[in-house]
Order: sequence, then structure tokens, then C-alpha cells
Amino acid sequence: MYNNPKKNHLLAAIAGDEWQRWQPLLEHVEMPLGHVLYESGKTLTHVYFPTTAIVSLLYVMENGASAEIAVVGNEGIVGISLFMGGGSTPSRAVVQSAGQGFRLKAKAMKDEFNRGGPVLHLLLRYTQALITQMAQTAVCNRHHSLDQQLCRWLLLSLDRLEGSELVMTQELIANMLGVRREGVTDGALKLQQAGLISYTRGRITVLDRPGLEKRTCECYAVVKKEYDRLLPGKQAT
Amino acid sequence: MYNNPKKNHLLAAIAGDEWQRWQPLLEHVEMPLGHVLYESGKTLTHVYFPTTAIVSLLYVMENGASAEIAVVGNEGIVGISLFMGGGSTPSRAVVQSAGQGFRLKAKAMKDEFNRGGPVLHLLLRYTQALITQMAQTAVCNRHHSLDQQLCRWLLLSLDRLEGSELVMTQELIANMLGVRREGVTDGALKLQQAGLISYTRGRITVLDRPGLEKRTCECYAVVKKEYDRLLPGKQAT
DNA sequence: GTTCTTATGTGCGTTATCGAACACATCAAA
DNA sequence: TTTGATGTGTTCGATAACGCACATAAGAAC
Repeated sequence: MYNNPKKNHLLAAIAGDEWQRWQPLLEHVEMPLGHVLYESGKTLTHVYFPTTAIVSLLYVMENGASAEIAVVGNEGIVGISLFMGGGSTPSRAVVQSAGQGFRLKAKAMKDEFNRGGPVLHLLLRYTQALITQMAQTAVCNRHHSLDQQLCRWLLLSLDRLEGSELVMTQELIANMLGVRREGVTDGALKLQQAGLISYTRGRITVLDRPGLEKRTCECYAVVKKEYDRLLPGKQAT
Repeated sequence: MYNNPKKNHLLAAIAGDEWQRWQPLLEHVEMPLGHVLYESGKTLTHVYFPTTAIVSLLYVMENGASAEIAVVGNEGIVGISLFMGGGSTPSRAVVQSAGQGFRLKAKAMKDEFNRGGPVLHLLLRYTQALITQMAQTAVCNRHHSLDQQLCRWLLLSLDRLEGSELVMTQELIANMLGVRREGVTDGALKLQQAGLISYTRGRITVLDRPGLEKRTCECYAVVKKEYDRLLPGKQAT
């Protein structure tokens, strides 16, 4: 269904009475490419549950360069600092792949969290999965080649989308990975020559997913495994 | 005082009735250099509150190389996955600087956390600070030079110690940073020549802390600021 | 003191990535 | 259909870190 909140896995895991309370509080939102959901250091006004959009959490350095810290799609929530207690973070949340989602006002989010119970535990488990993703990003940045990281990034994005097409330019990918655009071009060329992907301006199609998995570093699998272990799969509504 | 749990800032922030419950549950532990508090993927049996020790959370790759994800000292707790819900993580916790601490059994930790209230919020705020450290580690690994990272690492360690002497070899530092030992030697030489540190085998003395802060990247300050914002300072007992 | 172990210093050639400049290709708007 | 904007491909030298081999030195053990 087009704008069904249950397409977000966290929302899908909320049931019964809780869901009765939540449903009226959720506001459907369009999430266009490049839209900034929150800015570094600013107090959050909402949390976001993407359904078809993908959001990047990234840190922007003083000199303007950036690096992605984690990516959030329909498996998660954007704005954990609201319930973790800080209310802000030193990072920015940007829509990396256009789509839709739902949002909830800050106060409502805090109230629901502070009731304790299943919602609290669900959100904390998600947070732990997110922590694993961040940790593995640090490791990957330290040890793995640009080519491997590109594969990891494509796979992480793919996991959060329907279909096998990514609408994004190499320039954008470079900003997310914190590398030069030319580096991404090189990597993409190799993958295309190997028959794993094909692309035209701003549009990448993954042709051979297992092939990508073979080329990527262990980081992808580590993160995937933790998400599968910690989080509920997609639920029937 | 020698083994005073209140030297740990989180424990110091627990007061009144809560502290009455906690005190008898805490067990004093020696934390010798290299001691592994938990292993990747293994279920935690305790959480640790360092008082004079420093603990590294690091990921060990399939090929044996490693990279530090975050560092925990007397400001924090080792083993957040216990209350976050996963019970394990894909990383390892190793004592990086020998000292002491206190530990609490897994069940006791969970029970206290699930009571909700101040302890829950305290631990979640700490977790958010830790998340910031991990995120910034990812950024730093991507964009900054070995020399800058070495400064950041020395400062993070220094913040968690009394005095200005670090007992650790360059080999150990290299393992933490995930770089070659020779690279650390080069960096340390430059710092020594600049009069910022002096060292002999396995023993580094910081002579000019402000000088180190000038040489490090913005990452150190970002993390420090978040810790100060989110966490209680050292409390009088 | 002499010996052994371990930590640190140094000198290679090799590599990935960078920064910058520019050519070319594609798509959309005029 | 032309024009302009934007995305992609290619080149070049510069540099930071690597992997490896080995020299030196400090401290501990005998």
C-alpha cells in the first residue's frame, strides 16, 4: 500500500493498544532528495520513520568535507537522540534517496518511550543495531579499499529499497563515503565491467547482488547479521 | 581513596535509595593490561565501571588486524549491550591501561535498568555520548592524518587518567589506531621533537597538553563537548 | 657485568588515494 | 536544434601510509 506506516519495520512491530495510541499521532511526510531532517547541534522537533526513503546520518567537517556515519531506511528511526536524552547530535540527517515516511512529534515520542515496555525495548534494540553500523563504518574507513566500501554502501542502500535501482549520482555517493567523485567513478566502472551493475547518469541498477557481496568486505555481513539478530523482520499487518 | 566506586562518574551520579541498593552489588576488580572483559559475540556476564583503568572497544578483523571503536574510562561503563537488549556485540573489550574498577552482574544490571527512573536515563545519556565517540572515530578514520589521530588518541586517554603519564608501547597504540607501529613511531618522534611529549620504552609523558590540542583534529573537541554536555561531572561523595 | 628480550628508529620500494584540470556525453530547456 | 547544465571518464603529479627488512638501544634476567 502506498503510504502504509507498517512498511516501516519498527512501526510494524508495535501492536495492540500501543498501536491504537500511535496511529493517530503519525504524520505522513514526503522525503525529497537532499531534504535535511535535522541539523548538527539543533534540537529535534520530530522523529522520522522512513518507509520508502533512505536517510544518511553524516558529519560535516569544518572545511565542508563530509562522511557518512550510518544509513537509516524502513528498518529504523531517525532521531534517536530524542529518547536517548541529548535531544541533538553533532551530525546531520539528509535524505539520500527520495521517498516517504512518517513522523512523530518530539513530545509524543518521549512520552511513548517513557512509558517503558515493548516500545522502549524495541527502540533500544534498534539503537544497538545502529551502534554496530557506526562501529563498522569506523573499521571500514580504517582498513578497507574504496572499492570494497562502495560495494558495502550499495548493498546497505539496496537492503533499504524495493527493487534494484538506486537513483543517485556518483557525486552524491562520493559525499556520503567521504571520498572523491573520481574514486567512485573508478569503482563504478570496475563494477560495470565486471557485469555487477549498470548505470547511466544518476541511476544505478544492480545486476548481480551476490557478486557485490563477494567483492565487499566483511563489514557488510557483520552489520547485516546484527540487524537480523536484533530487529524484527517485516511483519504482516 | 584507593578503591572508591565513586571515582567512576556514573556511579558517582547514583544517589540516595538507589545507591543503597547498588553499593552491595558492586564488586571491586583489578583490570590488568590486556585483560579481555568480553569477546566479540559472547554474551556478557557483567558490566564494568572503570575507576582508574581504561578500556578499549575494538573490532578484530578476520585477518587479525584491529581498529578501536571507542574508549571507556572512569566516565563510563563497559557493556552497554546488556541493557540495550542485545546482550553481545561484534566487538571486543580490552584493558588498554591497567587499573581498577567495579563490576555488576548481568542480572542485577538489567533489573536496575528496568526499574526506569534516573539510572535508566543516566545510562542512556552515556550511551549517546559513546555513540558520538564512535561516529567521530569513523569520521577521523576517513579524513584525518595519522599524526592528528595520534594526538586525538593521546588526549582521549589522558582525559581518563590521573596524571600525565601513559604506560603503553607504540605497538599497542598502533593496534588501537589500526595503523603500523612505524607510523606511530614517526608521529611520536615529531611530537617529542616539538617538545609536546617525552617517552621511553612503554611510557609516554605529556608535557604540553594545549600543544597537543592544537595539533589534533576537530574530532577531539567534538567528542569532548558532547561528553561534557551529556554527562555529569565528577561528583563529591 | 653479560646476555636476552623487547621497544624504538630508519630506509627502502610499493600502493591507494588525493587534488586539479580538462574532455566528453547526456539530458532538458530554450 | 541549439545551448547550457550536469554527470561521467581520463590524465597527471603529489603524498600519506603501507609492508618489509634490519639497525640500535633500553631494560630485565642471569
